[in-house]
Amino acid sequence: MKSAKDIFSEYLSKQKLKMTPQRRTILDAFLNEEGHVSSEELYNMIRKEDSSIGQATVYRTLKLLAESGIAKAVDFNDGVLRYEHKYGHDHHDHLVCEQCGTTIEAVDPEIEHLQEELAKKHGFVLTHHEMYLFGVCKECQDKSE
Amino acid sequence: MKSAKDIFSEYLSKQKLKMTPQRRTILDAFLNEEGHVSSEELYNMIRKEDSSIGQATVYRTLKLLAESGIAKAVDFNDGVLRYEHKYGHDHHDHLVCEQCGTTIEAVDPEIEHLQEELAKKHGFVLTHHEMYLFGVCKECQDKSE
DNA sequence: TTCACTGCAAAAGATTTGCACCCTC
DNA sequence: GAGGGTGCAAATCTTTTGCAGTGAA
Repeated sequence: MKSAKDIFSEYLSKQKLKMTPQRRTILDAFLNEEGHVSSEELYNMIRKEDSSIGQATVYRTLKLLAESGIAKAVDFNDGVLRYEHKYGHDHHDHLVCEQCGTTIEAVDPEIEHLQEELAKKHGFVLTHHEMYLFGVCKECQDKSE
Repeated sequence: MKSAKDIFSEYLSKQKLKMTPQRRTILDAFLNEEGHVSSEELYNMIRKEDSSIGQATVYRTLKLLAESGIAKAVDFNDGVLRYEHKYGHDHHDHLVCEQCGTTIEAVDPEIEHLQEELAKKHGFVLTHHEMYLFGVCKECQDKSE
């Protein structure tokens, strides 16, 4: 199976773009992250090790990573765009705790199927979807008792 | 059944806030809109009739409308926050056409139910959810043939 | 009379862009 | 060597906020 780095390299050359040390650094940092990173978070992590990389490059590279299919943009409605791993990770939806901010990733095949049906009923051909379930997680429920 | 205006008035007085001509104007303009309006769109509409209302007031009032339960914020990931009618309108999800921007509102009771189940399985108590299905609508499919 | 409300302009915060120099292919 | 890439700072764009004056209750 191809590594994320291979995918990215291939994407770059296909688009006649270039691999650079900065892009490598940012890709590595991104791959080392779990969860959902914002551009700024990633920038701060990277800066600790290589302070010569600029914010703009991180923004630009994350966009490229999304285009190449390695990253996926997710929006929790808090004003910051985050990115999560996409390549090698299955599609999933998000359960977001409104109190502590924890997010859980989950999929329900039945829901996925019904979404297709619903789209078809309205004449749509789906390209992708986003589902966010907002609520209170177990821990926060216990806490507030 | 209470009108949206009543709801808003009650909300204001409960919060010790005041009803003002500006708020009345903005509420009216919002209620006259169908679909999903951004603050700026609403501001532009209002300005045609009363150019003395400021942007900031529109932003501030839409926030109030959302708090009072009359409006609901929706985010189609295009950088602008939109508001749609909530009071007197059932909950629904969105089908968004990525080509022409059309949105269709839809609900599937079965999906709604499964969402609850999914949340329960992960120990969450749901407060609300958002589901966006992105794809290509009938018209745009026909167009590109 | 008392605070909340408003318009304005300035501020803030996230992201994008212009530009001159740098470096990959 | 050509053309894309980079850092930096300035520019954008949406939304928020400070302030001094205005007005609803």
